[in-house]
Amino acid sequence: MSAEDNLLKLVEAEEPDENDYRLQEQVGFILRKAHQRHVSIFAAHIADLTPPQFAALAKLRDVGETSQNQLGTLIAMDAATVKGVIDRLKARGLVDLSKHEVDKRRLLVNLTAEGRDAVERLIPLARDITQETLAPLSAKEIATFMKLLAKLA
Amino acid sequence: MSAEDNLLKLVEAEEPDENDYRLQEQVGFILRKAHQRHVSIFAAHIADLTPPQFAALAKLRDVGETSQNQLGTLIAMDAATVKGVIDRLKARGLVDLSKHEVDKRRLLVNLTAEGRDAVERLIPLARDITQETLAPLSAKEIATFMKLLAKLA
DNA sequence: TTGATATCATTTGCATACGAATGAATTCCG
DNA sequence: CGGAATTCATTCGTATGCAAATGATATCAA
Repeated sequence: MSAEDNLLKLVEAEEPDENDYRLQEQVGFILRKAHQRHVSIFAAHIADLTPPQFAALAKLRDVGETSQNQLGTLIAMDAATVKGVIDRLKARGLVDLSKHEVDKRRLLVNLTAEGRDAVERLIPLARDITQETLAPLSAKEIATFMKLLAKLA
Repeated sequence: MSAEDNLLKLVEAEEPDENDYRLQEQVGFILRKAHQRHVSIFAAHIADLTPPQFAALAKLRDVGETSQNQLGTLIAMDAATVKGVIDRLKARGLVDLSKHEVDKRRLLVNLTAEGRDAVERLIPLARDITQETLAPLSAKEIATFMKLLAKLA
């Protein structure tokens, strides 16, 4: 057997896909597509709010008044991003802002009555969105998937 | 038992989470976080290219010359998005553009020599990125997760 | 052939998303 | 106490991501 043959065999045995890189099989690529699909389903059910905007409202419903930064932490948005989201919700009258009495750095965010009504109205639709997003999976698969996805996030 | 008690019991029995909506448990929210984490891991390994930019280069390596729109389809980007990505890659000399001889609507995209070198150099890092993204899971869990994620995407 | 339709690319507008820099206010610690 | 470090918010710049509108070209069908 020639030296070339040995090398070839070695490569085939240890690095069968040395030259191979399948983008379509990489977790990042598929994650991005799955996320895109979800956003699209969301938009089909809730046309006048984006997923981050809804997340902000839903979290405010949970925790009540919080500072803008704290809210960002709760919904996984950095300070710059959450500011934009809150600004747009404020412009639409769904939240209002006030200064923290003691700590003058903090900007307190609250649901308005209209904002609260909106969340309550939208939560059933949000449940539908979750369901439709997971529709390709069986109940058992959903349980497995959610467990594993949570580990990755 | 009072009417109120009956109502309460009914609610508890049939709709235990009527008033409950846990944002943190919704697929969309976790999917967004998992995606964020992946992008962050990507940036830590490949600082000078974004995931979409790398996706474009990796796909061009696979398929060779294609039209801009076709490339967009292959990497799941709409026409407006892919244009921006390709413009930036062109500005950095990693791809070049030419007109289709026959169909004058089409803009052909190709890797430059530099672009090809870059992809080849980055693919090992991309493998590391995939591995690190999936690191919280065991080998068996990875297989399961990828199968289910693919169904959702 | 020609008129309707479809495809390719571009542009505009809006909404995340994040790094980096900045300023104001608070907290921590020596 | 008082300076250093931290936290909160804002701003700027850059990069997706998509809907909608537009123009150019190609294709299809009557």
